[in-house]
Amino acid sequence: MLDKTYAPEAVEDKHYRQWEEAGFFKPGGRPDAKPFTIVIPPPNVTGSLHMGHALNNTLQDVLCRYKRMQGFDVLWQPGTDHAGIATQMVVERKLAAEGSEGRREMGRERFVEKVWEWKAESGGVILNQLRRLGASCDWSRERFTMDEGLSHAVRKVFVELHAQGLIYKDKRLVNWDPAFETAISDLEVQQVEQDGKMWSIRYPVEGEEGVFLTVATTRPETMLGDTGVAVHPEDERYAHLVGKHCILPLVGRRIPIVADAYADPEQGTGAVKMTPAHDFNDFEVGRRHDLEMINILTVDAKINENAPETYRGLDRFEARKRVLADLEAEGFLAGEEAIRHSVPYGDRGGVPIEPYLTDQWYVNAGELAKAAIASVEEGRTKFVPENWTRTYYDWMYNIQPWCISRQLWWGHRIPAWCGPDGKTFVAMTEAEAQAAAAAHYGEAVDLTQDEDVLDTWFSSALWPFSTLGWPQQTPELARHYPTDVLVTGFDIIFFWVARMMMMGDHFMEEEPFHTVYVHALVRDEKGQKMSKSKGNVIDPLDLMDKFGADSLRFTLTALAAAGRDIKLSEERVEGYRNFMTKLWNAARFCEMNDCRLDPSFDPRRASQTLNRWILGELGRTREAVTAALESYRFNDAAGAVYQFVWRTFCDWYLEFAKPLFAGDDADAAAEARATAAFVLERTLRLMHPVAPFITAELWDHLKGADGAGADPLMRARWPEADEAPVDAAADREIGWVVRLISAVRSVRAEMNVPPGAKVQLVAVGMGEEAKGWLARHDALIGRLARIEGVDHADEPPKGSAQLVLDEATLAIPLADVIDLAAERKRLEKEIAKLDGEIAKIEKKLGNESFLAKAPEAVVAENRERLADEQAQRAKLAQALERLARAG
RNA sequence: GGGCGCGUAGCUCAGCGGGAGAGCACUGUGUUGACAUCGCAGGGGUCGCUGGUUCAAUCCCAGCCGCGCCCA
Repeated sequence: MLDKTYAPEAVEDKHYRQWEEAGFFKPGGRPDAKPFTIVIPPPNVTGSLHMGHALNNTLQDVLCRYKRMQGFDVLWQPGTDHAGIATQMVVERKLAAEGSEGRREMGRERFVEKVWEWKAESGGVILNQLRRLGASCDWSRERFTMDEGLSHAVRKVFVELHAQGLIYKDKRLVNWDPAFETAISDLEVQQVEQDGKMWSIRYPVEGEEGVFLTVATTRPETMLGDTGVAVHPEDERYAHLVGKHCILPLVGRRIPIVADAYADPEQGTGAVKMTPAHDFNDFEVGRRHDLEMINILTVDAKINENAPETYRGLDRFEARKRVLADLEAEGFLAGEEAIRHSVPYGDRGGVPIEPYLTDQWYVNAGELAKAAIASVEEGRTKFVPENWTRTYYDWMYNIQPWCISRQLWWGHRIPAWCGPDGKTFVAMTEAEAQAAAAAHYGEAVDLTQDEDVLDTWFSSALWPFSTLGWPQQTPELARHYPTDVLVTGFDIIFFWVARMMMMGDHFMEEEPFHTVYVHALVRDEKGQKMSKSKGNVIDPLDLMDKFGADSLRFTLTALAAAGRDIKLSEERVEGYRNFMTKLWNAARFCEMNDCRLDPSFDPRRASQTLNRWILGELGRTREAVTAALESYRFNDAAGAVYQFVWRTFCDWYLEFAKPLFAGDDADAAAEARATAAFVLERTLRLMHPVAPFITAELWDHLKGADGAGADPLMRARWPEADEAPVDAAADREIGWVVRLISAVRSVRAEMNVPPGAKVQLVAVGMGEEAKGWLARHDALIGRLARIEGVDHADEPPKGSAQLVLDEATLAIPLADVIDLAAERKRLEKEIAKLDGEIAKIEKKLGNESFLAKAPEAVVAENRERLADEQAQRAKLAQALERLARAG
């Protein structure tokens, strides 16, 4: 016998272990089946489960479990990425906390060893948290971006792209993170709005006593690296100065005044200082005018030896103060204004980044993007919801060279070696590089490997095929590439999706997936992004502890409407926990009433109307859930199941079944029992993708003997389309009974009939069909509407409350207890409501154009509705009249 | 400045050309042995504003107001 409530903690672990031990997560069991493949967006190896992961992986698991039940050979490929900066940061912090020597003291080799040690001990905790969530990944295939195989793929891709001229070294400005002393990508730069100041500085013009050009800047320390001043070519105020020079204050450098359209005459004075080595715009202007590029910063953002001695060694912000003080003292500071502006920050290091002139490796992303754009334009990959397509195009059409080198120690070391004269040899291995060098120089030489590592996203971009064994031509690669759907948040469309598309198209000559399902962000109940600093983080593990994994999964699925962010509150999860309890108790009720699966039960041959009705409803639900999952409308799938289980199966079918179970008609009871068990069984299947644990537990109970030896739910097939056809006649009949009971309950409540009191029902003007229905279902009508005794009459008894149901008027004699005034008010209110409806329809039907132009079906439908409502109104008016007479 | 999106019941949100919906909250009520993590009943909306298209607009189009997010 099932307990009164469901206890998730008691069963989740048990089922998960059974599934995993039985190998249900592995593909390959069905070689004849079509493959279905998802690669997990690899979480950082440093990561732990947050709500975004919970949502992302719940949806993937829903799809995988659904597809498995449909008979697909499913592979959900799990793993983690090595998260270059984040991991290096974690380990450095750990070393500091332990008081052991730091990264630089121990050197590269030992540090990297430490990182591997850390990874072995504490890396990838998130994968166990995904197990807790119920994720049915094939853990035997777990991959890590720095595995030997994946590293091999990374080297191969680097070498090939280099050979094709698509990877090259270049000296350009990069976003430099002074906290980590590495280049980072544009995408890792966050613009932060903050208060700042705009300072104006006067630059004296050479040879023109008392003439100054006033320039404005938010970063005055950069003036130490100025190599020019720009004015607009059509700016007449300055035309006569173009070609002359300014003398840079504090430094004394002679810098040219150039004419360039970048200078906006409307901005400030129209003159702009040029620091080509420390500003992206100035860099471009500098190139056009051949301005000198003077780097004035060290890697940790201190002033270097290219600046006057007094500033050297100062931190950039210290230097700012000194420069301002000196400018002020020498009379060059023309003004200062408080402004609000965006300052670029490194998203990991948390300090402002500096544009910095360095040698880095680049991927020619513009070239690779061409195929990736075509993939989407030509429909081979589509976004769901499709409006993300435009975001993808916007990025792809404006794509910049991708800087892939990082000045870190943790990551894939760049497979490039440098000869004595600086020539670079790119090769898969050092030996190959040596051989190439020997061939080039005519003798063996010493090579030094490039110190840098690759951007983590470089390896992530290969994930859909590197995890399947590429460049080996493995059976898995042949069978599971291209994968089917990528499930991801929109925040990594650029980081990841776009790059997988480029690499997949280039190396596999086929898109990595046909569908990209983009889900929303999970926010807190006030719509704020969850973050540790705001303290509004809801921990999915806490929620699972409190309400069970299924409740969390169901909540996230139910809220995953396309294109809208999810505002999550604990109350929502609690609500769906209640739903789990409801399902549990429905199963408990079935168990208590001996509703057992009957192998000989054929839903198509059910004879009782009630049973035919619920089987039809089940079929409808199957259709709705299937259609929803096929089109990634996860919320609709959850909604359809919820509605069916609670509102249809529990509220009506099981209530209807009670009198049958207790009644004398053994055949009817037996068929109802078999039907209830059948419907429950199918419901468990329909719910399993979203709520795998509770459904598995109930399945085992339903199948008997605690499930020992029974076919596990995870291996059960998705219900077939036509096993339970909708029976229109049964629909009409049960629909009528439901409306009758609801109407009687409503009148009783409004007339304050005591809930325990049984009442009579007198039907007036009821048609033959309805009379039959009433007779057939009088037991359950009696029970659910608290009625004893049904009569037919030509007139309602005096002192009755009256209600209209189709052609019939139903009277509930309340003799002494009826409050005539209340009943009158009730009837008048209903009449008024109908009058409103009738007026609206009459107006419509009175419109010639409507009759002429609207489709006939619509006109007919309105005519019918008008007739129905008029008839109902007439009956209510009659009832009101009788009431007046009686009073 | 460019792009995307949102404004529907107190709250959170579905719906998106022909009768305004759900969950939660709220009110009343209920110990009818599946479930109080529950049942039954009920109140509550000029579907942001203004125009346009249409026989018909919450739904399509334009403008406006308010609010997000992304990119410059």
